[in-house]
Amino acid sequence: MKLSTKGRYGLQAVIDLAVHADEDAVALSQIAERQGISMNYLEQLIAKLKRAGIVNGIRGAQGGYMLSRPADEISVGDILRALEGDLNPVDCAEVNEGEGCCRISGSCVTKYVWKRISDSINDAVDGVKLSELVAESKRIQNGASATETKEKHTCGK
Amino acid sequence: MKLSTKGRYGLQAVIDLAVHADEDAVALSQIAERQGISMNYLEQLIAKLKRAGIVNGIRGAQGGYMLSRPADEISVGDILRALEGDLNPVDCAEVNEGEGCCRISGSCVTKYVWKRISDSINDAVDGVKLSELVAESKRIQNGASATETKEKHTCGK
DNA sequence: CTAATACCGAGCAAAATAATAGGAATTAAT
DNA sequence: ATTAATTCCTATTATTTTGCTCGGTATTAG
Repeated sequence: MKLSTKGRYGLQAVIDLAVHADEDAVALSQIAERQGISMNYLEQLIAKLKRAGIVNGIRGAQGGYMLSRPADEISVGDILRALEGDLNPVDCAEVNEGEGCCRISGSCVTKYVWKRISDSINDAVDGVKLSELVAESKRIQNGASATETKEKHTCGK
Repeated sequence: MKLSTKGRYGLQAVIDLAVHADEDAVALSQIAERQGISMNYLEQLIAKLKRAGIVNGIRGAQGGYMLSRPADEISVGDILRALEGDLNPVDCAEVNEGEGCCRISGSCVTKYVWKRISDSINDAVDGVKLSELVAESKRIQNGASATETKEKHTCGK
């Protein structure tokens, strides 16, 4: 019941992108370096985000990535679902709603529970907009000591 | 971000146990057969539940398992946490709360998000008591056709 | 005694995750 | 036009986790 590194790295990458949204386009190499993530791996994550229409890629020299829409129109849920797939705790929470599947054998009284968890998770992540995290991130950057720089994240694993 | 079979099978096993709570002790083999789960595997799951103090084992012939307390004093959260470990989406949601870990590098603005998800999940699962599921299960059993029996669950994977 | 059961731990195959690697296509800058 | 920087695409490999099997020991009702 853990998020994979896809979700964690990916969300951080998008935040990084959003924080540097004033620049034209941010190269993958920059994000990778700032966040301490392998660039090759990050590439695969950002590909998912691109497919989901969250970021746009700009090819060629001086290319990079940009958010495809304003940060307050992107929720954490959008990002995590793009990276991790749906956030349901089991696959039948939504699916097979009206069918004979589980109910017959009586084995899916649990369905009700899964649905509740599912709804809770989705409400939680949809309620947080990327813009909020960007604001918070900038606040921390300013308040923090001047000597701090990128630093492999020792946490979050 | 999926629950493993540990959580799904395990919860079903506990429900089965609770439904048959009138009998003295329910043998693992019976639960396994009714729920269509490998007995050897189920044994490992129930061991976790035992360690967590949710079920009691009774050894010897005619032995089996019983709930260690009434079904309305056991929440789905108790059961799932026993089986899956904590239900936090990432490991640092609670940990390292007051330490320098993430905050310094500014890489953990996300912590706020993880905490929100975490709280949502835990609230959701703690809000459902085993007794509710048992009641629902019995209701379905009665309402259903008389010919139904155990049936490998085709769903929930 | 014996059969039924819980209890314990080692091992293993398959799947998922995390990462690496190499190259092709595109484009700004010179 | 050439070059260097970059996205884009796909294959492969290593590592970890999951789901499960197996063999044995301990305990107890009948």
